[in-house]
Amino acid sequence: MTRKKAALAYIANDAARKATFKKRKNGLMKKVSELSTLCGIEACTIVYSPYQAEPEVWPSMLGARRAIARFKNMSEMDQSRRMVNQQEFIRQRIVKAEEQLKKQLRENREREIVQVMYRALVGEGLQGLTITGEEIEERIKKLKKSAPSSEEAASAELQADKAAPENHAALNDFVAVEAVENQPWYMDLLKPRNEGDAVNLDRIDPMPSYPYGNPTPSWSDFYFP
Amino acid sequence: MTRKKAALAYIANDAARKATFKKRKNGLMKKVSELSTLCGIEACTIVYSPYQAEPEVWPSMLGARRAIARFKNMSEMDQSRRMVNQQEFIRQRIVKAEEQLKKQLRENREREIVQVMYRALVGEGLQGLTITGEEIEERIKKLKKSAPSSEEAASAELQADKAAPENHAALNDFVAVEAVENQPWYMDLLKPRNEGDAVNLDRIDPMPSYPYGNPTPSWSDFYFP
DNA sequence: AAGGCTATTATTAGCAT
DNA sequence: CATGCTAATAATAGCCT
Repeated sequence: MTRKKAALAYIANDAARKATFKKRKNGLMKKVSELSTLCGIEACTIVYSPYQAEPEVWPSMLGARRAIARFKNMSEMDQSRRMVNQQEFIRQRIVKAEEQLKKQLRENREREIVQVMYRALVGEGLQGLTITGEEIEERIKKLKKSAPSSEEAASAELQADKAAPENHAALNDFVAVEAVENQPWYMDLLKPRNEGDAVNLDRIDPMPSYPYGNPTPSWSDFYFP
Repeated sequence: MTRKKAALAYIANDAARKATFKKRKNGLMKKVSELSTLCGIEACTIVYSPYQAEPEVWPSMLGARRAIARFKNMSEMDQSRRMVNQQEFIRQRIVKAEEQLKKQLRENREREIVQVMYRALVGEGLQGLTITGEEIEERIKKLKKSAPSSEEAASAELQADKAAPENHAALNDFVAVEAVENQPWYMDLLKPRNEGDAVNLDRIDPMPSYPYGNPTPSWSDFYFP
């Protein structure tokens, strides 16, 4: 776009390509920044550079994260047919997987306890188990207190700690460093949205289809139809 | 940048701001596209528009996804101190959660079977359990075949279906629609990277810290220090 | 408001160092 | 290879419809 008009095509020459890349990348970044400040807009660009490989290029780490989060949030209430949000879907998936995991952990504990007691009944030893004596005591206490079957007592125990998400303590830790920022985008991936309990991985709504026929549709397909 | 030199600051006038936004957004998109094609680069921009609110702006849905995936992949081997990749970290977390879930599901099955058998021994009924007769038969057959304790037989069973990830069948389904594309970005979130088994959610490396002190550092902080 | 039209400024391709 | 320069093209602010 200067001495010669330069075709809009892949630059074969390696050196020339790299030079152009650097120049244009800077230009692009500047443009983004300007748009951002001029219009008070949230924006970001990601460019993968084969050259300065390691550190990635962003308008801003935080800005980009915010922009992505925004994109995700927005798309939730998005009626537009084309904007089927894959991210939202996978997020759901992950949330459900997490919930199920938590549930399984609790249930396992229950089963293990019950099993220990059965073993005791049958007269087997208690070696090789991870249940502590305390837990068994606890269990027996619970059984004594309430008349219902051990099954019901178990579920009662489950209810008890429903409000206390200690299981997620570790998960939250690594987010703490960024607590200052309001809602880092990836929090959305971890926090369950609905408090519902139907967390069967085999019974999740199918991904809504989207016409991805064209292998590499350009952004211009959206902008210059 | 034309009739008058125009300050690089937020445009107060609503109409003017919107006009500028539209113009510059298009320009930006064009630039990204050009950079992409000229240098064979993977790039994307996200801009959140208060105007044409609903549909988000991307260089390309797919392109963006790829760019993000690339960013994630790259950062794995990234030594750079500042570019601590949050996304990679959360991905690890999710992978581990998933692995643990799978493991728990198998173990649960095991425990349930063992428990059923104990119940039978103690003379209880078998109501309210999800184990099928077939599974018990299977188990008994296994027990007969190998002399080792039931514990060991169980782990043998676990080994057996290690290669067959039927448990992930449902997880893979929703990805199928995009199978044409090579590696949709979110696949990275689901596929375990390392085959390691140490999947204790409470024992994950802490998130490496990053100086996020400044609430809103601009991209220019990285580009024009 | 939305789009079109220049006068200007901004970006940058091709060289030179 | 990276940087600087400059001619030449590209983007666009302020108007005008």
